[in-house]
Amino acid sequence: MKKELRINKIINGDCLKELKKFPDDSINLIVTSPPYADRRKKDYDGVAPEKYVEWFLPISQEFYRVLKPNGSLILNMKENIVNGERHTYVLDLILEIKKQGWIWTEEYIWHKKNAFPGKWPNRFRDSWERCLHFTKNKKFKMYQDNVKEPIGDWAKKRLQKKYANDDIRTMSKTQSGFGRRVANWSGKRKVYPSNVIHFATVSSNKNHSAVFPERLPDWFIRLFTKKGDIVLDSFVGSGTTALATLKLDRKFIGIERNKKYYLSAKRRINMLKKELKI
Amino acid sequence: MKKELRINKIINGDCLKELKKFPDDSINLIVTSPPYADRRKKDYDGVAPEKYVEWFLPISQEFYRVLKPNGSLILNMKENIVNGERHTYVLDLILEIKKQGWIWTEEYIWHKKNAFPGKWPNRFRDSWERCLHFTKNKKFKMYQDNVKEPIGDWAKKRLQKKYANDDIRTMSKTQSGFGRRVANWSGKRKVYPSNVIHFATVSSNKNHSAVFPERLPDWFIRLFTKKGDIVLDSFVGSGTTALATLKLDRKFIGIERNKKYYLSAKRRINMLKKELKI
DNA sequence: GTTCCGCATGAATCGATAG
DNA sequence: ACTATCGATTCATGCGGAA
Repeated sequence: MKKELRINKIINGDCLKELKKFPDDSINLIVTSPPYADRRKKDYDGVAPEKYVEWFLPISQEFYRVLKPNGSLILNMKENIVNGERHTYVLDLILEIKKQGWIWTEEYIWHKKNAFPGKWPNRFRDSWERCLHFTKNKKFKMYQDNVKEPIGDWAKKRLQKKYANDDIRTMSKTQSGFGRRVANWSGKRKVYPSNVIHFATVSSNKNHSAVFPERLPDWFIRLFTKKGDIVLDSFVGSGTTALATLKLDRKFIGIERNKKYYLSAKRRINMLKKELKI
Repeated sequence: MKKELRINKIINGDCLKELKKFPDDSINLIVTSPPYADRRKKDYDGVAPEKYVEWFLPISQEFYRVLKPNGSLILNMKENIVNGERHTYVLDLILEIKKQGWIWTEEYIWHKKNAFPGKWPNRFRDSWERCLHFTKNKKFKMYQDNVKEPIGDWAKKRLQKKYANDDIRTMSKTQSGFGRRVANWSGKRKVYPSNVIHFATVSSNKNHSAVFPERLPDWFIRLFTKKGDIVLDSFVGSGTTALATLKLDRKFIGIERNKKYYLSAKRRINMLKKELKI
């Protein structure tokens, strides 16, 4: 079978099966938020925590095959509480995935500013997640200037205010909302960010449970790809990563197994395409 | 040999050797920042990353013995870059320490707002560290109300400024400066924090350079102990944890191997004791 | 007393140079 | 080839002196 990429499409199918149809060394960036280990999950087939690594390793093996040598893999994960303590499946995953050849280049922290409220006797609200950065080589593409941020308290305050009303309609085809806003302060000094990134979660409206804010993939896409590059999200859900990719003038490939999410993603993508006149 | 605790003293000696002299189940909280692998080589014998777990496990075993059943262990650590990627010794440590019976209850993120600057082709500044929370049981003491924070930016600013110049003279024996300050905002709304804590590191203010800011142990001491409880830091350095403990009207035990740091800690403690008239 | 501005200084990391 | 040392890079913060 000839292996080829279907660009700017959401594929409704099993992640592993579909990945096998992709050619080698063809993707610039994989950014994805795999379903967390949880037996009880309804929408995805729940993966038990103790089976999680075993379940994921064949997938990361395919990731390794299809990713370009200078590409990056971003895994957004967080271990949940199992039986009163943090489960170790994410740690196990890091250790095992390295044996496939992956380099654990960095661990970014996504600080969820408005984490889900709640109160428990022995812990506080969980307001952070890991964004694990793996590469195939020590040298890889990184466009740091694309994510520079305005400096200073005045800027911070303005930023916060701007972020509050994250108005998608202000986004253009060639520049993300973030980029445009930053451009407004072009006269001001900008600095490189650190490995802690602060984004609010998206209020879970829509018909989709994931609280994956578009700004998260947006940030990594700007950081690790240039225009025209190919971005893969193999657990694309209702299409957030794909939307961010398209808005940034990159090409997306999305895989989603769940029919309901697939349809939702397809609809949102088509709406955006119409808007961008693609 | 009869095992007993020497309260409110800094011990100049080897951590493991000194711990063996402590009685079982006698410490309420251990909060410590062990030397990271291959760091601070000037002051300590550097521990190679691949030997780190092996070096630490006997110590954590003693921690387990001396900690009360409802106590907590807070380990402040961060793996550094070795050969272009994050080393896994902290992950290995978590996995191994659990085999001693420790429960990995939570992982707090310390966001260091003023991380060391620098620019590299493949990563940003490292501005976070792990504060691993281990317990002996699923039920343990946690005084969440002690760390409630006033809401709003104005409060944060005031807090920071007050803490910055660390004015011992304003502290009373029975009430920490923090506590008194918080009391001033009694009319304001207070909220529980999350598992991401934001403190700046302290640069060399007086004649010592603090490894971590006093607010960090201060926060955990308030969270996991009540007045009169015993707090241990077995790598106490120049005494930051001990000072925080004393100001909060708890009892400290500090162990420090390096003579220079030991003397510095002792001097600072004595100064504080004089101020507090203990 | 307050505010403002300059300056030193970090639990860092990379790449080049030297032995 | 492998290790050790050193310079360059860069930013939030507290401190001290000045207005």
